[in-house]
Amino acid sequence: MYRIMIVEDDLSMAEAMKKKIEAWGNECQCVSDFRNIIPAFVEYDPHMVLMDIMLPFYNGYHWCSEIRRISDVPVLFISSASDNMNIVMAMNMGGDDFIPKPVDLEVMMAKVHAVLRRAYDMAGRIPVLEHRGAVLNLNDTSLTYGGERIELTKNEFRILQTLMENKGKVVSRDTLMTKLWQMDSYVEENTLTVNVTRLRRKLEGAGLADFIATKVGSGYIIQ
Amino acid sequence: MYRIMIVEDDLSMAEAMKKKIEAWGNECQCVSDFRNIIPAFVEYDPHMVLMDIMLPFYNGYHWCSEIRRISDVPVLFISSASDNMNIVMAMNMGGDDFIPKPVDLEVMMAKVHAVLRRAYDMAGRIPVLEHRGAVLNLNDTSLTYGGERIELTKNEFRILQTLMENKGKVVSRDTLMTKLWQMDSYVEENTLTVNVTRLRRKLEGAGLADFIATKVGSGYIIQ
DNA sequence: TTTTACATGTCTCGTTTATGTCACATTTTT
DNA sequence: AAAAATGTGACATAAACGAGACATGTAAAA
Repeated sequence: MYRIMIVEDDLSMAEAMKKKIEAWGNECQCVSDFRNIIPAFVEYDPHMVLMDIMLPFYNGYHWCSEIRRISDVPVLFISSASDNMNIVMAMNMGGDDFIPKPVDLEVMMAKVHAVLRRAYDMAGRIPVLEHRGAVLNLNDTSLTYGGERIELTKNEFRILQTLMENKGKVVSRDTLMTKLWQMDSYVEENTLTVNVTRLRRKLEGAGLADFIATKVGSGYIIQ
Repeated sequence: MYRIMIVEDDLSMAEAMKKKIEAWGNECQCVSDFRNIIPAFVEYDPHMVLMDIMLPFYNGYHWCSEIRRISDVPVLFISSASDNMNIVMAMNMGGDDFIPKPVDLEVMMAKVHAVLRRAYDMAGRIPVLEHRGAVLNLNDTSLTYGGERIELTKNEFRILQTLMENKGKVVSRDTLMTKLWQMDSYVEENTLTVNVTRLRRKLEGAGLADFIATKVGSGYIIQ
């Protein structure tokens, strides 16, 4: 039973959508005051928003970005101007999908279900980070690769965890310093270097050469 | 950094999609054997599948339901028969969205990002700047063009970032000087020139000649 | 308690890499 | 043609990083 909020100024259309959504066992509420929809959003606290783009006062993109300031709720845009520009813009605004007008209620329902399934039906994930076949177990701070199990020290683990959490991003040495020795009084810059070296040696021993790359002047990155 | 699997029998199309996806900082693999794609799926273990519907041997719906028996991975359908029946069927089969043919690569990328964001709780899309097919990845400070990856130094990256952020505008040498050496005591005027030269050399080596134009007396501009 | 093992920080010095500067060439503007 | 602005090869070097060796602290084992 999900709460779904409809922001659509064509009230007969909105009513038809509401009926359809309720028929599938969900709650639904249509917005009536388009001057400021945020109070209604905050009060209703929906699992999902269906948002028309052409609206009185402000358009759907405006409300989507307003919503994004306070929530990560899925937003599904509805619009007649279903050209590519609009689709790209809707996605950039943090929208999740795009329903073309005239709305086909079956299509709408299928999209609503797809988005809801993605957003809320995710089974709890195993607490591991994986890359290049190397699996970092966040529970016991060990790394497995090629059937081999590598024990990591606390520092090594936290460096690798931070890097793997930021796969594809350069992580600055500053970030790592803060992450590892925030509470401590002061540690040398070089201490990080040495810890990275020690981690690299373990990785290489297990066959994971060049797992951590250096970006001179910027930081480290997993590759 | 996500792994994306493409199931598409139009190989030139598949290759174009692959390039686009990789340029945005993801891994990608195209299926070549359409008689049984499941082994390839199991081995590659993708975060997402782009699935054409019209395929040799079996259609996309078949493979989607086969995949659904073993995985909850998001599936994005691609098809020319983009009528409502197909959309509904695709959604019912556990598909996550629908890309109409002919594929617009920008639309495809936007949909891929939207689905990934939902499915994996990605903080947001990978921040990139794009121009003339060259993609500057702001996460790992690399540039990809024509499938080739160019590593940039910190200075080179910051110059290119500034210029690409100001696409269509002339960026004065002063602006760049301030941006790069604000904190430092003093660097020669010529230092900027040399850094631009070095950047240009890398760009040209990758096939991007005349990417940065000089506006004598005003500054530099991307073109 | 003593012993052992290991994790961790720091010192020192070696290596790499990016970067700044100079000198001179080339292009553009006046 | 002269002057100004920009381009570029060569060189020097300092910043950034890597790594061995050593000292200290902590916790488990004897």
